[in-house]
Amino acid sequence: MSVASELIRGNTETIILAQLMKHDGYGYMVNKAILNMTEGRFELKEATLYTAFRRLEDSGCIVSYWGDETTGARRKYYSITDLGRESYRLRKKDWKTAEAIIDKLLSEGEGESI
Amino acid sequence: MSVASELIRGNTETIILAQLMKHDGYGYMVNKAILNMTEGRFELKEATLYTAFRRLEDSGCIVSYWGDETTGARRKYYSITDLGRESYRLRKKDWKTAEAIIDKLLSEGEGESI
DNA sequence: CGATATACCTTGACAGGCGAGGTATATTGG
DNA sequence: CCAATATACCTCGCCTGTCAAGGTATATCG
Repeated sequence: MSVASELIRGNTETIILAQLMKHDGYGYMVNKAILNMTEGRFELKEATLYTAFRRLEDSGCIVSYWGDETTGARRKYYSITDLGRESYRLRKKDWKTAEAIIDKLLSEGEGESI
Repeated sequence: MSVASELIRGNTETIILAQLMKHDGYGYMVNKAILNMTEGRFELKEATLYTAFRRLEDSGCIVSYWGDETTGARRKYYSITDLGRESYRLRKKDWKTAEAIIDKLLSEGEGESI
């Protein structure tokens, strides 16, 4: 992976919620969507992915249901709740705030002319 | 603090290095500089600050020396090394990469027209 | 029939953040 | 004069999120 995952830390749930804002999805698929969106530069580790789903469900941000596949591996689908949508907006706002602050703090210290 | 610190996580050392890129500094002062730069929105917890200094020194990114104050509390100054400067550039680049990826992953899911 | 892809899950270790506690000096207000 | 506050350093132990490693099961392809 070309991204330091310790820098993604804390955004895992927000990233998952962003995917579920589009439409319901199951774990494996959500991760592949992330991989595609980042052109192969990032994907969640399975353990991270599933523990994040667990936390999101425990906190009421998502609900799950088993797919009715008649063939292939079973799939557990997740659907974002109203609480999840609200949480997503807050988390995204928090991210924007943190991003601006880090950018500011790293904006000096090199390369500045005048 | 108006910033979710779990989102800053992983950037602590980089933020400290950014301060030391400007000039030598001691812990308390570095933290106040961060507080000022963010207009009071963010500062490191003391335990976080000092453990980060410890790690940076252990890895050779900074060196320390005691100030020669004749009054007031003693101050431990830190100076960034060449290794630290190089490390800072890499960390900053890693941050920019992670930032772009998170922004991309959170760019959809709400508010898009068309 | 073994390898690979899909798809799920758990356990235990690890690292960074931080609350809580500690030390010491100088200043300021009552 | 003494308590409170600010400066300035430090450590211990807990918490939380990440993830390597291991496990289960189904379908396909050579």
